[in-house]
Amino acid sequence: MHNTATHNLRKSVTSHDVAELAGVSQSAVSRSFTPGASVAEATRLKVLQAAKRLGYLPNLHARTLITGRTRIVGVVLAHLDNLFYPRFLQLLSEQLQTQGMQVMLFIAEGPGNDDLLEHMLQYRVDAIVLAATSLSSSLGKACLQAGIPVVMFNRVSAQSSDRSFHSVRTDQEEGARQIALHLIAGGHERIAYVAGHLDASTNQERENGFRTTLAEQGKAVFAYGVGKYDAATAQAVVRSWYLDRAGQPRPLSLCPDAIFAADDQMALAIMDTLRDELGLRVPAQVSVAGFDDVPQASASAYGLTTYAQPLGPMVQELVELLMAQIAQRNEPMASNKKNKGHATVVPGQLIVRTSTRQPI
Amino acid sequence: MHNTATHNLRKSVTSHDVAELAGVSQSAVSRSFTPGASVAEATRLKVLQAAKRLGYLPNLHARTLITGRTRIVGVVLAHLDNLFYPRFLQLLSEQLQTQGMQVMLFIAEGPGNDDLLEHMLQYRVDAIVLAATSLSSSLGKACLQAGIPVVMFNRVSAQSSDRSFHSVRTDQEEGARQIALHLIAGGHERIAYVAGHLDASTNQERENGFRTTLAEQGKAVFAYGVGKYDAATAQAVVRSWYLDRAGQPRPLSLCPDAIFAADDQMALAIMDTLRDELGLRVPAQVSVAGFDDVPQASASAYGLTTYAQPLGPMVQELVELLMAQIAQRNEPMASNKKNKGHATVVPGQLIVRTSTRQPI
DNA sequence: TTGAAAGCGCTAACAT
DNA sequence: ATGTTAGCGCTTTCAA
Repeated sequence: MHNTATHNLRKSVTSHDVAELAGVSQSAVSRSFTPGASVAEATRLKVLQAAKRLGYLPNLHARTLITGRTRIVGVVLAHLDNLFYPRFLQLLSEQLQTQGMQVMLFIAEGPGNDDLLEHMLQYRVDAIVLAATSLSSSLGKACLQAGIPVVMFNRVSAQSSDRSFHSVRTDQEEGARQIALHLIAGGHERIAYVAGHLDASTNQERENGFRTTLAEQGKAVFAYGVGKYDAATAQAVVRSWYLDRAGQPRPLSLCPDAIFAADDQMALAIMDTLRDELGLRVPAQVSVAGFDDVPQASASAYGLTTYAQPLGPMVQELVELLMAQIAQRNEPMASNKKNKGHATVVPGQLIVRTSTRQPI
Repeated sequence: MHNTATHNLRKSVTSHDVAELAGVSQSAVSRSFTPGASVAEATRLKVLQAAKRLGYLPNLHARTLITGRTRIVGVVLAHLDNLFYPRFLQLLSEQLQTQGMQVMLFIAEGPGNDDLLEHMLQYRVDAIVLAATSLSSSLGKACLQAGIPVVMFNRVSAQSSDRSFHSVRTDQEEGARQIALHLIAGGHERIAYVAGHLDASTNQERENGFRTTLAEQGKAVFAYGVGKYDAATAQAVVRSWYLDRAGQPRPLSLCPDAIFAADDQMALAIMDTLRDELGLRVPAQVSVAGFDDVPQASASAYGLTTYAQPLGPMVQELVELLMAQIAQRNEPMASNKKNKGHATVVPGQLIVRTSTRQPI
C-alpha cells in the first residue's frame, strides 16, 4: 500500500503514468526519451526521475508502429555446430548491439524456410541476413518488394537470374585455387576432393576453383565424394576410398595422397578417420586441407592447413552494408535505382600448417 | 500501373487494404488471421485470397500492443566459441520456433549486461533465458516486478539471497563427483583441477563436488589453477605445472598424474599442450577429463573422458518451464503465489573414453 | 518549449 | 457471422 511500484505488477507502466507523476504532458515524456527532441533540461530531469521511480521503459513496439523501424535484424542460420557460424553470430550480434540493434534468430536446418520468412516479415525486421542458407526466389522477391534489405553472408543467390541481393563473402574460388596450388607444389599426384552440399554456392565455388586450377596444372581430381558438410558423411566417403568392399585396405598407390575437404569440419573428421581408423600418417602418407580456419584447425592435435575466412572484416563489411541499406530505405526514391545488388568480396588467406606435405 | 502490388512498395499493406479489396470490414480481416475466431469459411477465403494478392502479413507489433504478448524470448548468451552453447542455442531456437516463438539474441561477453537487459525489457520479451551469465540482482528484481519470467540455464542466481528464479541444469556436483571417483579408481595419486570462472556457479559446483569427493576418499587436490574457461589460460596453467621457471621439465613424480578441467574446451586444449608441447603421453603419463561432452570430445584425436550434459532433455525442460511460466503470467492472481523458483535438475552421464587411465 | 490531438495497425468488446 | 467502436502506447504534427 505504501509503495507505488507494487501496483504496476500486472499492467506495465506507460508514458501516461510517468507524465502524471512528473506533472507534465505525455508528449513531454516521449520527448524526454527521444535523443534530439526539444525539451527543457528541467522537464527532462523531472521526467527521467519519475520514470526511474516507476520503472518505466518505452514500449518499442508502440514506437515501431509509428516510426516504421524495429531495430531488429533477422538472421537466418544453420550449421551452428560448425564453429564458423557461432563465431559469426557472436560478432554480428555484438556489432549490431553497439548500434542499438538486436538480432532475431531464425534457425533454418533443411528446407522449409518459407514460413520462417513469413515470421520475419511479420516482425517487420529492418533487414535480413542470410547465412548458411539460400532463399526461395519467390520469398526473396517478397522481401525486395516489401523494401526489406537482404544481405547474403557467404552465399550468393541460388537463382542466377536475380542477383539483386547484396552479399559479403570471401573469394572462395581463389581460396580453393591456393589450396590446389599448395597441394600440387607439395608434389601430390592423386588429389581428392570431398564436396560439401552440392547446391550450396560455397561448395560450387570452392569445387570450381579447385577443379579449374588442377586442370590448369594438367591434373584432374583423382577421387571425388560428397560429404554434405557433415563429419560422418565425409568419413564414410574417405573409408570407401581406402578400403575395399571387404573392408580390406587398398594399395596406397591406388588411393589419394591428398584430400581437400570443402570445410574444416569435414577435414578434421577426415584426419581422425585417416589416422585412427585407417592407421595412415598425416601428412607423410596423406595430406589433408580444409576451408574456413575454425579454431580447432589450429589445435596441435590437427594443425590443419586451410584457407582462412577473415571473419572480423567480413562482419564489419556486412554491418556497414546493412546500415547503409537501412538508411537508404528511408530515403524517398531509393528503391528503384540502386537495385543492382553489390557483392563485396573480402580477401582470405592460405594458412599452411602441418597436415599437408610442404613444398620442397 | 497494371499491377496492384507495385503500389505498395513504400508503405506496407495493412488489414484495411485487404478489407477493402475483399469487400469486408477490417475486423473480418483480423478474424481471418486469428485461429479460433468466428468467421464464415467463405469470408475467410475471400480475405485470405485478397491478402495473398496484396502480400499482406499481420503486423505483430500492433498485435503486441493489444495482446500484451510478443512471442519473443530473450536469450542472453556468452562463450559462443564453446560448442556447448551454440548447440544449446540451436536446439532452443528450433523448439521455440515450432511453438511459434522467436529468439532474440543478446550477447553478454563480460559485464555490463545492464543496458542489455533494458533493451530486452523495451522489447517486452515474454520471457528471458539466462545462459552462461548471471544477472545483477537489481535487474533480476526488475524483471520479476515487470512480471517477466526468468529462467536460468546452467546457472543459479549469484545472490544466494534470492533464489526466486527458475533454473534448469545438470547436477554439476554429481558430475564432478563421478569424475573424481573415476580418477581415483584409475589409481591416480596426484590429481589436479583447472577451474573455470571463479564466480560462475558452474565452476563453483563442479569444484565443490570434486574437492568434496576427493576429501571423502582421503585425497586432496594436488594442484590447482584457474583457467577462466579459456583455452590459452588453461594451457598456461598446465605449463606452469610441468615446467620450472627456466622452462625445463620438472620431475614427473612432482607433477599431476591426472587433470580435471572444468569444461571440455579447456580439457582439449590441455591435451594438446600435454602431448605436443610437453611430450607427455595421455593417459599413460597423465589422464585428462573434462565436462560437457562437446562433439570434439568424441573425436578420435582426443577421446576425452567427460561428463555429458544431456542437452536435448535439458532444452525440453527449459521450454516447458518457459511456456508454463508465460501461460501462468496471464492468469490473474498468479504472481504472488508460486514465486519460489523451481530448480530443475536433469541427470547427466559419465562418458569414459581414452584420455583417462582405466580402473583395473 | 510545451500540450492537445491525430493516428500507427491491430484486437476485443459490443452491437447487430 | 459481421461491422462498429474503442483503445493498446507511442510519435508527431499543429497551435499556443
